[in-house]
Amino acid sequence: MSSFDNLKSIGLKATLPRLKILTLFEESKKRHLTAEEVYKTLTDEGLEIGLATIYRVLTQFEQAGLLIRHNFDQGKGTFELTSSQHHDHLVCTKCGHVEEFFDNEIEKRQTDIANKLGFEITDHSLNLYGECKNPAECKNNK
Amino acid sequence: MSSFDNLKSIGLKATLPRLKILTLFEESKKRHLTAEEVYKTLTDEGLEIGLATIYRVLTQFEQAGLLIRHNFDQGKGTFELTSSQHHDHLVCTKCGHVEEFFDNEIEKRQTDIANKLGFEITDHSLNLYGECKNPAECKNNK
DNA sequence: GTATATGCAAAACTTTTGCATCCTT
DNA sequence: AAGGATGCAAAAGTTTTGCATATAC
Repeated sequence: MSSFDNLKSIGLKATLPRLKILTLFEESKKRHLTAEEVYKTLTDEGLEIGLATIYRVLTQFEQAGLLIRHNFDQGKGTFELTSSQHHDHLVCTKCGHVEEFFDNEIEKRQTDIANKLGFEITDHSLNLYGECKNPAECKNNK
Repeated sequence: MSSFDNLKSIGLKATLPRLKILTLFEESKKRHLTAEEVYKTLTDEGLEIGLATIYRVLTQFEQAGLLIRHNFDQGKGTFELTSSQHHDHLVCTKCGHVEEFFDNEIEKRQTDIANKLGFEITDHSLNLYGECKNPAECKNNK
């Protein structure tokens, strides 16, 4: 499905800002972006777009299930395309590089624990913070 | 060790604001507090204390290892006393109640995964979000 | 007495909102 | 043409900082 149809299917008009933002997430090497990063990238490409629009669109995309919001850092949201497969994250505190992983056993135990404690889980976030062991790769992904 | 000695041992002067803040965490029923909650609680007790001081002290306590900072919500830090035993959190999205848990198997698998992916873990955060099943308790812990 | 800590006000930073204008359908 | 979307500027919420004053040792 094209980005254009993608927008229509969630009931949003296919405007230039929305198309550009969605395409950025689909084609960027960096899968995890903050509002500020989206703004800077698009502005650098010569697109005239307001930061307020970025925030509005990111929120709409999140509500439509197109994007997921993470709170890797204090006081700053990071977004990524919702992928078919849920996953958790390793975040390098040196260079900001984000790696993804999935572990079925961890998922299962989370559910068990929530059940035992009388919670109905709607969501969860598991982030491992540390340092890439490879300094070269660390730099490249900054 | 008293709060007083506790402060001295980390090289901080035992001032009234610091003593009050530390004591609050030690004696409060609510183990997880934001800067604003600390401010409001102490102000309500009649203590004249600036919000800036709260932030400075919380940061110092965190750096000294006395408190841990969590990012349960977007854009707002939550602090708790560092306890002898590391643990993770369930957060009720309805009432804000926070429950703690520890699972050795999850911990172990996290380490394994990080090793496999070439990360050296310095920290991690696992938060399960959902709803308390008991509405009564939910309200009481608000 | 000296160094450190505090309070206040102002500023920084991220995110949201009001409103006039513009664009998609 | 009509409703929704955008851009700008102002505002809101959290956290930080500069500086004069106050406090701990």
